[in-house]
Amino acid sequence: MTKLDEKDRQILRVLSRDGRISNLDLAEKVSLSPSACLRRVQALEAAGVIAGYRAVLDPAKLGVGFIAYLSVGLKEHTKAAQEAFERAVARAPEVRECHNITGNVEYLLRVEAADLASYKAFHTDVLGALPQLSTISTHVVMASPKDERA
Amino acid sequence: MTKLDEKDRQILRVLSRDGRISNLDLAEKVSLSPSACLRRVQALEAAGVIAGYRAVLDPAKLGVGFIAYLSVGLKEHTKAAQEAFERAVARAPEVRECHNITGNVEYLLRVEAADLASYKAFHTDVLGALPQLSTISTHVVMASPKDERA
DNA sequence: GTGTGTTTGCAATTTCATTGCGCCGGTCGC
DNA sequence: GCGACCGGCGCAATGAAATTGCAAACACAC
Repeated sequence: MTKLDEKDRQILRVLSRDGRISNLDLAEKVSLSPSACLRRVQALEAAGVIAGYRAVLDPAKLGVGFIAYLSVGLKEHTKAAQEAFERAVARAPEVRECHNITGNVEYLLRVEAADLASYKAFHTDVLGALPQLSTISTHVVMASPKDERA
Repeated sequence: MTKLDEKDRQILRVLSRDGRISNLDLAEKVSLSPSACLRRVQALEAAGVIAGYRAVLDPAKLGVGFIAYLSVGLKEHTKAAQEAFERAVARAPEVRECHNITGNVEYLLRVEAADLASYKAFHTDVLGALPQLSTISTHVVMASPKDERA
C-alpha cells in the first residue's frame, strides 16, 4: 500500500459505517466496478488499514445498564506494577477499554456492568483485589451524545 | 425477540470479534445449520441487539498519531449550554466520542488528531470558539492495553 | 395425548465474491 | 517523440455464499 487516495478514503468511510455492506453496493457508492472495489478493499485489509470488522451491540438490549469511566492511579509507577494491573484488566470482562494516559492518574478505564449492584461487585472483587491501586474515581455515563466507536 | 439463549450469546460473541465472518463459518462455530444460524442473526438485527457493523480502522495507518481524552467542564449547567456544546462537538470530526458523565466535570471527550500541531489547532479553533466552557484538561493516550470497542 | 406455535435442517434458487484477462492511461528511458 | 512498462480498470465467467420455501422435529400447555 503506497498511499491512500480519495477513493480509498471513501471506501473506508462507508465501511466504518456499514462494515457488512455488500461489495456490489459499496462499489456503486464509490463509483467503481465491483472487481476494482473489491481489490481495493482487499489491499486495505492486507495493509492493515482495515484492522477488522465488528458487530456493534446494543448494551441496553444485552442487560448492560451501567457504564462508567474510571480514573485509576497506581501507587508505584514501576513496570511490574503496570503490567500486573494491565493483566488484571485484560481478564476482567467488565472492562471494555483501558488507556494509559498522561496526567494525574495513569489509567482511564471504561467499565460496563448490568447495574449498580454488579458494578459494586466489580469494584470490590476486581479492583479491591489489586494492591497496586492508589486512587479510583468513577464517572458514571449518563449519556453519549456522540459515540462513533460504539 | 423474546430472550437471548446461549446460542444467541455465542453468535454475538463471534460477531463482535469478526463482524464479517461468513454465515457458513459462523453456523459451524455455533453448531447450527446455516439457515437456522442466519435466521437468528437476522432476528438479532431486527431486534436491535445487533445495532450495526463497522470496519475497525488503524488510526496510525490513517495518519492519526495523537489521541487524547479531554475532561470538559461547562460554566453554566443550563440545558441551552449543554445543547450548544453537544452541537459543536457533533460537528467536529476530531471528536470521536462525547460522554456526559457525573463528577467534577460534565463531559469526557475522545479526540483524534494527526499530531500535536493539529490537536493544538483543534483546541484553539474548536474548543476556543465555545464560550460556555470553563475547564478543559487533556489526557494524552500513550497506549491502550485493552480496547474492545476499537 | 393432542393441538399450537417455534425452531430446525434440507434443498433449490438467487445473489454475491472472486479471479483471469485484455484494455487504457500515464511514465520512464532513450 | 516513441515504444516498452507498470498500475489500475472493467468485463465476464466461475465458484461460493446468502436466502427462502417447506416439511419434520421439538417444546409446551391443556
